[in-house]
Amino acid sequence: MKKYWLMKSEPDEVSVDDALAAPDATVPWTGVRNYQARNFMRDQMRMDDGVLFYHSSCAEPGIVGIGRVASTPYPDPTQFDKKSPYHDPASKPEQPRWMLVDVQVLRKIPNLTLTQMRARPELADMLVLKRGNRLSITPVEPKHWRAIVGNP
DNA sequence: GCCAACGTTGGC
DNA sequence: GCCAACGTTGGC
Repeated sequence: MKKYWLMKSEPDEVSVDDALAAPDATVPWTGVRNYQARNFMRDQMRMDDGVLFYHSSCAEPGIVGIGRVASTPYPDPTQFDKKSPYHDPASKPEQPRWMLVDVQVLRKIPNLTLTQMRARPELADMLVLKRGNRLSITPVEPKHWRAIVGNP
């Protein structure tokens, strides 16, 4: 059964336009250093799962694109890169700690801002809107996906 | 295993 | 820049 996900990216690092400009509009979801978020990518995501591309830590946080999971899980290369801010000296190549998937952007949508999301009753119980939520990757219920993306 | 201190996230 | 909320660390 296909699953759906909301994945946060800081547009200063990788915006939806950056992703669209990449080959095949596909980017590796690097830099996740939270176990719960990692586990979603490593254990639960499958090829072609739906992705809501979300901009965070910016002027207008919100959902700006629709995409899909475009790879199986593999080790995040930045954990072994000493020059990367995501370098993890405790992680060993023979037993990588951080796994990621590739995400392909399929299309942009007009920014569905956090404010607009909160204003829509049918989206009120989305995990990402829960008070204190800091997870950069959250599962999205099918009803919420349909309310945002429609039913193609 | 507890929990205080510390660090990070992310909206505002 | 502020700070609430939460995750991680490390001493005990």
